[in-house]
Amino acid sequence: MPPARSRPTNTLATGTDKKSGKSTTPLTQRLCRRRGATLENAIYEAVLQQLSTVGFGAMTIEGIAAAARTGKAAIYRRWPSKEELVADTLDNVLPSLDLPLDTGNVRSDIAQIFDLMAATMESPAGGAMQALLGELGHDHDFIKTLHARVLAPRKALMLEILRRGVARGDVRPDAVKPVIAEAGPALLVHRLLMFGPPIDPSYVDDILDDVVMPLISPLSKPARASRARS
Amino acid sequence: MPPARSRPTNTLATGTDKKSGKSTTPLTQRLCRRRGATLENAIYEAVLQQLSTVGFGAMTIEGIAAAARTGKAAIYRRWPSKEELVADTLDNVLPSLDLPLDTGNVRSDIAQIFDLMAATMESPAGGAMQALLGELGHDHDFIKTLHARVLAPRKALMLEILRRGVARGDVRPDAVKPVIAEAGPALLVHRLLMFGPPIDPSYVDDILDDVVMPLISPLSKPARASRARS
DNA sequence: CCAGATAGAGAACGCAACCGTTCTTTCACG
DNA sequence: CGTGAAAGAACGGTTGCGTTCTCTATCTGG
Repeated sequence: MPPARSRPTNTLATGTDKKSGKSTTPLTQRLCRRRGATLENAIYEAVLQQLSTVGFGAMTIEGIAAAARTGKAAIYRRWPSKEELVADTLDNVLPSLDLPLDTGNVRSDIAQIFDLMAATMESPAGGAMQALLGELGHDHDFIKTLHARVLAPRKALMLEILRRGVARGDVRPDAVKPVIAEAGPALLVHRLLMFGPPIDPSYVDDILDDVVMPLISPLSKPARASRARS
Repeated sequence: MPPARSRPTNTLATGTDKKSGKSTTPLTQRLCRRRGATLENAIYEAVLQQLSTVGFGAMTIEGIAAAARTGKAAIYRRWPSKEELVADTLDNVLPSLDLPLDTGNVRSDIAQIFDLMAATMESPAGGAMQALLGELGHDHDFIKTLHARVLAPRKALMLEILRRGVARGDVRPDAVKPVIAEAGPALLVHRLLMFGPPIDPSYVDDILDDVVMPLISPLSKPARASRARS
């Protein structure tokens, strides 16, 4: 359950203190006491940092509190468990996938998704997602969030784009298959796993031009090989 | 001169457990005292089981010892750290990739690799690898092993197969690119992450026939789109 | 503008798990 | 048989758990 109170005080977690006109020397220690959304964002940030650093299994509430420079109580007051905290973190950090479909042609449609994926992977959430991918096999709470927010929409969106492309004539009809829709995202995820962030933009282009477009373009022939297997 | 030790009220988790008759060596004695390779294999097995269950970060030596039904000392006597143990486990468990190259045509060459990958993913090592993929971002010792034993050889092998295919005439010359060589493995890894083991054999066929072969077959046209990006 | 309410920061609590080591007892093997 | 090592308990130490305490900064109603 998400923390329902959100009072927009300061969106920037490390904002400088403008209000208190105290004549204090600029110490490195920030003495402002954060509350509400500001504090929650700091906690989310700490979760991402810890996920990227130590992974989910070795991540501790104490470590998160220390990274966010707060106390454990402030975290336990909001979330009952590490899983819930991670789930809410993802929910608040991951971008939604409601993009303007149908930008005119398939390539730009798909490029939009891939760019968004690459941008997410380069954000602080990228390292966190990399760490969480290894947890996909376990049935934690946040896995549902990860599926609902990232994986399922992306998969459905790719297939939808392919279908629209067929209707428009720039996608081969028999290219509307899960394995083809997954190829691009799989390569992006693969890249994230192997080399971590950031994702080289030219690699996104390579995926598009060397893999995805040739697979779906009506200009290229299907050339499906004969399936002779045991 | 041991004084009167306090009574061991701690029974730990040594509950009854049915050990399946997994016998790498004949004459499986269930309640005997194992030594040497037998014990080490049991430890390796326990490591894989723990990796699949709790992941690397949350995995403990005590947990491994309990799963292998041995003592911590037997483990600490052999390995100095969790990382070293995992590295040796992978080294002992993962299959080598020295396959008979050049089986006659590209498709069967690649099918061999994919089948081996799928088989590995379905083995107990599959769940462990799934868990370890999330740790690829951190520089543990076993990451080197994972790279040296699995990732690097597979990548080199795929490119080598493509090159041989070009020489033989059943691979388009401009298909010898990393992004194309990675497409199949990326889809397999993606599948492992999303759904875990086992890998449906028909999915391997789909990857081969709907993605990899169309990309490399000289029968299909390259159809590289113009690279126009904002 | 002050008073009271709210909640952050941080320390401390008892508890449990795991650490890596050491010990004793008991087996398996040469 | 003698020996080396497995099994396993126990050790002191460390860390994280989840809770509760105090203190005080900050917000809000009066």
